[in-house]
Amino acid sequence: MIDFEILEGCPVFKGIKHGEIRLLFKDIHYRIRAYKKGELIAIAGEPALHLFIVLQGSVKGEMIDYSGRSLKIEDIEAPRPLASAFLFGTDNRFPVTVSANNEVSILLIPVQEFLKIMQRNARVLTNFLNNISSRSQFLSQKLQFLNFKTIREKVAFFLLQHTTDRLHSMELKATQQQLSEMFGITRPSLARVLSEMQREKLFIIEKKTVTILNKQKLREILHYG
Amino acid sequence: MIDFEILEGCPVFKGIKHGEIRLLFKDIHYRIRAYKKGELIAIAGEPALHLFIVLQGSVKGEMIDYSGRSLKIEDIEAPRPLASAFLFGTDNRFPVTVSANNEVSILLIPVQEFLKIMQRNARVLTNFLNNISSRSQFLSQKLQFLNFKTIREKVAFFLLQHTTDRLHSMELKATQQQLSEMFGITRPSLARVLSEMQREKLFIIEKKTVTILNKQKLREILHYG
DNA sequence: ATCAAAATGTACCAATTGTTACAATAAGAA
DNA sequence: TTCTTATTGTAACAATTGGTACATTTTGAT
Repeated sequence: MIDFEILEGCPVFKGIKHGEIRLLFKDIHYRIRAYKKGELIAIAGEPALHLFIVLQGSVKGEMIDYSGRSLKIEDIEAPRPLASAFLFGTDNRFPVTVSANNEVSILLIPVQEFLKIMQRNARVLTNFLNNISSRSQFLSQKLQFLNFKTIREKVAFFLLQHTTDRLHSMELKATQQQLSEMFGITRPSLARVLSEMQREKLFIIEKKTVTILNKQKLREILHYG
Repeated sequence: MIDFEILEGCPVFKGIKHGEIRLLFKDIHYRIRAYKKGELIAIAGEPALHLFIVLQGSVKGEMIDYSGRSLKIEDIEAPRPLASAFLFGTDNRFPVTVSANNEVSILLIPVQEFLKIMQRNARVLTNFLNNISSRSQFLSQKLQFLNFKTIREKVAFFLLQHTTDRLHSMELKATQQQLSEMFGITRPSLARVLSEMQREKLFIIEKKTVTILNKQKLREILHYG
């Protein structure tokens, strides 16, 4: 049985009371599955036949190339849908391999059933459209990011994106290892560039806090780098 | 006045007769605008308040990064929607700057009005969902491709993707210069790898025809780097 | 406080790609 | 054909990144 109050917090059901959500699920087929830490939830290339909603725990999506190297795309925490942008389309397959970060519980709704729900409730429809649009924008940004050639450019872009004109410092929530996976590079390479850029007084890293010292130079790296 | 027969060919209205499309537009506010060659249609960063459908002519989308370099150019010809994946979402702004390739006529439907149309007709809804999903998948594939580290891997992937088990040859429709741009590398680097791989008898290029000689080895490049 | 594990800094060398330049060939127009 | 331009092949060197290894620091649990 679904705990509909959890779904209130899910972007797809945002703004709908759990009582109403319960009504939407009347006569709808669905299934709930539990996964253990590390277990595979979906494999890249597999057809996406259900809407997956993470009810509990968090999952990891990564692209794995033929040589086994991975590019981590993102973590998805409860209560959020996953692979929503790949439910429809002419070739509706998972583009990423998804695995459980910890104990995970997932709600599976067949595509056709979910279509019914969207027709029943306009709010779910706009929520879902918002959700997949945001994903497109996310992928677009990711693409733009990977297009930056050098590690210096990636670092400069990352720092500028995470600070404002007023606030010149940010907290790193990821380790260098995780950052390097996001950037699609190796950890020592990232460390080397970070120390070079710090030697040039572009910024300083203390513990987990990055403080920008020369925002203008960082911008120039993207302009002429 | 809209020529509804043109819209029959638009992915968003696929499978709907023009008489029915006409009914869908009853009481719907819309606008048609003409643009001259070279004129700006939308600027990156601008909020997307309307669904844009190119009725006549073709438009060009350019992604411009901080340095002013244009990253990618996409042409959209009539009758197709543009930036459909960016209509919704929390930050619904144009990711690209769009300009007219020639004399262009564009149908502008306000977001709220288009939502009404989708609620009136389930086919438009699924068409639109398919459209955005396909776009996401396109971006995803692009990401996966850029994720291949070496030029050898990119070449191997490209060739395997364009040949079948039966047919071992393909026609190159692009010059090395264009291919290298698709791959995100320089032209001499591509040429070097192409000649190395030919020396290893993995394939041969004659004029514009590529013939695979050792498909097994190409696969191994992707498997073991 | 103490210890083990995780994370970080750094160095060395190999591999890959970029840059630049120029010759050879192919394609297209007059 | 003949000429011009675009495309391709290739070389030498520079720049960047990867791979590996190890010392140091930080973190977190006991």
